[in-house]
Amino acid sequence: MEMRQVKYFLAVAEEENFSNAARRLNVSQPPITRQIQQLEAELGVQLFERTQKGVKLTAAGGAFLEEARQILHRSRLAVERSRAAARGEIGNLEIGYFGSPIFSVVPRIVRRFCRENSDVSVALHPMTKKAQVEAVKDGRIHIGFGRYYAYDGDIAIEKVAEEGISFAMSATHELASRETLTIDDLKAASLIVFPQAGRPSFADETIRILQKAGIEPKIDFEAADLTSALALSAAGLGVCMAPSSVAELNWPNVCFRTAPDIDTKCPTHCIFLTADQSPILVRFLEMARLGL
Amino acid sequence: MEMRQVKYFLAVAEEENFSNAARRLNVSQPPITRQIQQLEAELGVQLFERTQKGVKLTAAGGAFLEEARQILHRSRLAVERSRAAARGEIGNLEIGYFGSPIFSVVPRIVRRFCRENSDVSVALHPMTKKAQVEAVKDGRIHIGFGRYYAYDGDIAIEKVAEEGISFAMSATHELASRETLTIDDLKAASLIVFPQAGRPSFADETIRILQKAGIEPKIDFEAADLTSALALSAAGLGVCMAPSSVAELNWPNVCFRTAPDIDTKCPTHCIFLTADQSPILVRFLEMARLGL
DNA sequence: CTACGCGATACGGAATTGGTATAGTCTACC
DNA sequence: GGTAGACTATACCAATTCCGTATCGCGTAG
Repeated sequence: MEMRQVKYFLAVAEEENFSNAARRLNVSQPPITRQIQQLEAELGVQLFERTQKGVKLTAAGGAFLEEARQILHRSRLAVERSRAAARGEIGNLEIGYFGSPIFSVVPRIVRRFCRENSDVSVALHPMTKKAQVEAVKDGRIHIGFGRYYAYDGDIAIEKVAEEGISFAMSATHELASRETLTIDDLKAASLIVFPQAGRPSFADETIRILQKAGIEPKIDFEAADLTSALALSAAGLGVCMAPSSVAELNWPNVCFRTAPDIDTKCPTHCIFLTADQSPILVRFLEMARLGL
Repeated sequence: MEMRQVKYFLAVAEEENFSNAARRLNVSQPPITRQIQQLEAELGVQLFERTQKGVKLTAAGGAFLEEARQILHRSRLAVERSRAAARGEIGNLEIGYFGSPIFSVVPRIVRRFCRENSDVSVALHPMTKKAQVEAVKDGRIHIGFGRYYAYDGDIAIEKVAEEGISFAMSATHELASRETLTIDDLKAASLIVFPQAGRPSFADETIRILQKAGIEPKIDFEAADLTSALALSAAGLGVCMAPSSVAELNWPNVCFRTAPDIDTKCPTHCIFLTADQSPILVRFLEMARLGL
C-alpha cells in the first residue's frame, strides 16, 4: 500500500467521483483509476461500487475509509511532531541531581523551563555525582546537577548558580546570639562538614574556604549529607557551613548566620554530554544560564 | 511522505544501522540512505545522528518513530478491516421493523446472527412499512421486517418465518372455557382486527383467512396495532386473531386459543434492496432463512 | 438519436527507484 | 603508524513506476 493510493482513495471516497477527485488532486483521471485498481487488487477487495453517476463506497470501502483517515492524520502528526521535537518543544528531559541544589537552584531552573516548554516532560532522579556521569554518558539522563564535578573529557561542566555561605547552628548555640559571625568565632567553633563521599565535594570546599580565610578548621563531625549535618547542628553539636539557599528552608531549632568576612561564593554546576546537541537540552541550558 | 520512506525509517531506527536495515528489507544500502535523506529533507529535520558504529535517533527522530509505528500499524489495520468488512464480518446493520414480528421472529433472527457475527453492530428501528421501503431505497436501513409488503420493482420480498394463528380473548370470555375453537364459535364472536393503516396488512389477511374458512367475520373493532387489539381483548370486547408467536407473551387477563379447522399460516417477510450485495446483508439473510 | 458524463484502457514520455561500484571517514588492531 | 574493516554517502546506469493524452465503452438525458 502506498501513501499515494491512500490519498487518492480518500479524495475519491469524499467526492464519490473519479473525475472530480482527479481535479481536486490536480492530476488527470486515468491515474486515479489505476491507483484505485491497484489498491483494490492488493487488498483483494472491491472498495467502490461503480454507479451511473460516479462511484459509491462498498462496506469494505467504508471500513478502509476510517483507517485511511487515520493514516493520513498520523502522517500529518508525524511531520508536526518531529519538527516540534527538532525545535525542542516536545520530548522529555531526564535530570539527575545530588545534594543541596535540589532545595533551591534546581527547582528554580526547572520551573522556569517548564513554564515555557509545557509539552516537555521533566523527570528528576536523585543519584550520586559518579552515577550522574555514567548516566549522562549512557544517555539515561540528559543533565546532572551538583556542587563540584571532576573533569571528564566527554562531559561539559557549567556553572548555573552561585550563592553565599551561611552557618547553621542550634538556636541555643552560643554563637546564635550574634547577628553575624567573625573569623575568630569560627576559629573556636566545632565544625560539621558534609558529604562524606564523592570527591570533589562541598566538604573539601568548606575546608578550603575556611583555610583561605586564615582558619584552620576544627572538624568534629563528618555527616553523610546536608540533612544529617543540619540534624547534628540542631542537636547543638556544632556549626555547619552550608550554601545560603539552604537557609530558605525552615529547619526546626536551627538558625542561620552569615560571616561577612568570608565572601566566598558557593557554585552549583551542571554536567551534560559535550556532544549532546539535542534541542531540548539547548533550550534547558538557556534557562539555566539565566540564573547567573 | 511515502510509505516506503516510513518503512525504511522504521527499519533503520530499530537496527540503528543503515546496512543492517538494508539487509532486513532485502535491498541494497544506497536506497536506504537516499530515502532517509529525502524524508529528512521533506521534514526539514535531522532524524538520525550519524555515529561511528551506525546511526542513532535524534529527538526529532524519536518523535517521528512513534508516529511511524502508528502509520504502519494503521496500514495493516486498514488491510485487515477492509477484508473483514468484505467478508461481512464487521460493519453495521440497520434493521427496520413493523408490528408483531418484533415480539418473536426478529429477535430470534437477530440473536442467531449476532452470535456468529459479534463484530457487526445491529440497530433496530421501528417504522411503518412505507417508511421501511423508503429507508431501504435511501440506504438508511438495510433490511425491513413486517407481515405483508406491496410489490416494488427495486425491492426484494422474502419470507423468513411462518406461524399459525391464535385467538386472544379475555380470561372471562365465553369461548375461553373451550380448549380449542371451532368455525361456528368464530362465526358468532365479535372480532377485533389490526392494524388500521398500511395495506396490505394483517387486518386484510385476517378477513381473507376467515372468509376462506367460510366465515363472514363480524368486525366490531379495528385497533391501531397489536397492543391496542390485545388491550381490547383483555377488556372482554371480543376475540382478536393474532400470529401464534404472540401467545408466547404473557398478557395479563388474556388467554389464547387455537382453531384446528383454520390451518392457515401467517408469514413474516423481510424486504431489502434487490441490488444490495453487501456481505453483511448476505450473511444476515442466510441466518434469516434458517428459520423456515 | 445524439450529445454528454462517467470510468476503463492503451501507449509514449518523464520521473522515481534500485543496484553496482566507489568514495570518504572513522576505529581498531597489528 | 599504517592497514584492514565497518559504516554512510555519492555517482551513474538500468528497470520500474507513474503520469498525461487520446480513445473506448457504456449509460443517461435532452
